[in-house]
Amino acid sequence: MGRKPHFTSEQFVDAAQDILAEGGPNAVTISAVAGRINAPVGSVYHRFTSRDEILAELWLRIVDSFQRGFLRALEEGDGLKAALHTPRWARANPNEGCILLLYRREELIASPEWPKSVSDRAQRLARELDRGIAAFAKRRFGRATEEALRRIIFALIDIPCAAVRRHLQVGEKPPDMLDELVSDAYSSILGGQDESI
Amino acid sequence: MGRKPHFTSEQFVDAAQDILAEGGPNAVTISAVAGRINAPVGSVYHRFTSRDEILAELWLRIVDSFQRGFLRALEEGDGLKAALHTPRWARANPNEGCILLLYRREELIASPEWPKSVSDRAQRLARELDRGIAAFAKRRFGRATEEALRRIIFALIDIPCAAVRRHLQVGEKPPDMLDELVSDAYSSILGGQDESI
DNA sequence: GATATATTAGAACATATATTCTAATATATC
DNA sequence: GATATATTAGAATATATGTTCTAATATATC
Repeated sequence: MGRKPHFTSEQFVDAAQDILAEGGPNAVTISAVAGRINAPVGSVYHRFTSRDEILAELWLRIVDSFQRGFLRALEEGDGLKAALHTPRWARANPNEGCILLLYRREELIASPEWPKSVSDRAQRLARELDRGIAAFAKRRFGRATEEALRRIIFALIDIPCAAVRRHLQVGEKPPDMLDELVSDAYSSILGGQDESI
Repeated sequence: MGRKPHFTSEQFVDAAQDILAEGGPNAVTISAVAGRINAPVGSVYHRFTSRDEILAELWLRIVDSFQRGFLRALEEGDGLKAALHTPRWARANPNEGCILLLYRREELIASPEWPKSVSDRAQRLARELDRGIAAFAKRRFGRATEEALRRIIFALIDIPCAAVRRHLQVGEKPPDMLDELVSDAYSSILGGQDESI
């Protein structure tokens, strides 16, 4: 019952995503989001309770998308594949890449208060990542010491993100040659035969 | 002639720097900057024409500070020392590190129009960095192809920044063990004996 | 077709914040 | 000491933007 929707929640989040990738956090005003799809601002508040909620939704959606492929490679025990997931994903998802790699959660989202559904989802994602990395560490080094974890994060996440960031910043596609750089770095950080550290 | 100053330009920039490192770009309001040193907002505008000008000043000051040491190492031909400059500098200058590594110039500064003095200084810094890297590339590889430059930037800037970023994000001092990670990565990316690529 | 209601539609409101303006104050120069 | 002026001091203004409110509209159910 009721009128047929013209604008879905997803459409608003899509609009916010494009605006964020193009103009940064401050460009994501409610009227910009609404205007992007010719919707009235009231319709935005019909779907979301606040601007922060849109950005939280957007952030979680992107983290989820990125993390899914990353964890899959990690579960296979293929560290190099996991490291290369970042440049590959960024090439395939330039807008999402800009957002995930150029901004921090805290910059986007001010509110410390969340509907339970949102904070639950955020916690679940964080836990999944932690578990995946810890499992990989045990498989690779026999145990998950703090130093082993830092090494793994460095090789599998920090370095690949760094490779890609510079290009996303200026709006260009991360070149293929990055895969080679990431591979080289991976070998030197995690590449030795199984060893204890 | 005239009244004795209570507040210098530098004090305002210092205040802006602290606020920026603590609370991000949106926290840097004029009244926050003034309030930080118990100055009236009018005095801010007595020294600067706009908020953007304060942030530009701040940004240039930090880039200058960072770049000075980096280029010195590079001119000595010591690539590893240049790579390690980032974690060392970040440890010694945590607030500046937060700002330089966590935010982009475009996020901080909106205005496309600058007083000539500011844009000149920004251009000079960029040129100096480019030249330093190109000179290092020639010395190291015999020539400065685009790929050689990308490799050098990756090993000397991108990776060291990545190592440090994660820690600065959560407000902790970058640990000493990062130097080892950065060294390892450096060796694999630039470490071979002189070679052509 | 009448009714309830989900949704559009956009005006109205509140607030934060950059900037400007007017007045007061202290100091160097004469 | 009188004067000019750099500076403090903070109130006033303009604008942008998140949020709320009221009215109109279309559709499912009866």
